[in-house]
Parts: sequence; C-alpha cells; structure tokens
Amino acid sequence: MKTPFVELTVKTDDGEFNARYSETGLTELSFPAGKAKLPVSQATRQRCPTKILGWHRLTEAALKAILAGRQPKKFPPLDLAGTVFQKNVWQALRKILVGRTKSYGEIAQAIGRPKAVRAVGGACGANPVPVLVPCHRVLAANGKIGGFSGGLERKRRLLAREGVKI
DNA sequence: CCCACAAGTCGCT
DNA sequence: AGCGACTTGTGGG
Repeated sequence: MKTPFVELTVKTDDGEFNARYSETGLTELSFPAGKAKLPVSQATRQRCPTKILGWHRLTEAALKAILAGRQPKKFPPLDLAGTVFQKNVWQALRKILVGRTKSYGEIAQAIGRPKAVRAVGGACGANPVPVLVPCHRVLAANGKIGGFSGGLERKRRLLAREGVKI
C-alpha cells in the first residue's frame, strides 16, 4: 500500500509549520499550533521518498523567503483539494507577488465571477496552503484588513514583513 | 432540495 | 460610523 501522504515539519522563527504531501505535491500547510505536533520527525522522514524530500526543501525555502518578505524563486508542486471555484480562486491568489495586495472584489473579477466576492472570501478561508498561496494578501475593498483563518494578528504581521501598510 | 451562513461591497442616512 | 440590501458558493439538514 502506498502512503497516501507524508507529513513533515518546517522550523521557522515563527514556530514549526506542518506540511503534508501526496504523491503529486504539497496538499496542506498548517500554522504552528503552539502545541507539540505529531511525532513525525525521524520515522517518517526516513522512509520518505526522495521526491518528496526535494519538494519539502522547496517548501521550506519558499516559506522562509515569504516570512522574511522576499519573493521565493521556486515553489513545490501543489496538490490542492477543492471545488473548481476554489481552485480558480487559489490560482488567482498565486499571482499576487510579495508586497502586493488585491481586494476580494478584484479576485472575483479575475476569475470571471465579479459578483461572487463573498464566495471568494469563503474560498480564501478554505485555502489549504496558507502563506505559499497568499490568502493574507487579500484585503477588503475599502483597504481594511478583512479576515484570516490563521488569526488577524498573523495576517497583519505577514503583511508588515512584506512592507504592506494597511 | 431548501435553508443559513460567510475572510464582501455598495448605497444611503 | 453604522445599517440594510444584494449576491453567490458551500455545507448541513
């Protein structure tokens, strides 16, 4: 039986992120939960396919780059599970570079559903790979902060590091 | 299938 | 600043 996914951690100055991979790519990235994470380290890492270790290096580099406010050169392949609408939104989000922002309305327009602004918010919240898929760079039309599943404080801090003023 | 909700937005007071 | 109307995708009953 093939491993459906592999779970690895990324240590950053902000804490330990948790990354999950399928046979196709990165499926999920979670913020440090404060608590000790699953006892994943050695055992999983050792029987982890070389392919995935390579992706993980890319994940690690990209994540650290963004946390430091720099644009990553390369991303790992993503394997995002979601509805067609959600994937469209996430794809649009990936076009926002470090230090840039868009409104929920602009995203809605970019995917051809100009009135689905509220649904776009929902899709952002359902984003399984925060930071790499920059849901934190989406603000409300009036320039206000909007929401964030990982906590507004975290969103503010991410934006601040990228040099964005609210 | 119907109903309620959401990380929005716009117009009016 | 506050409030209501409008909208659409999603998840639960």
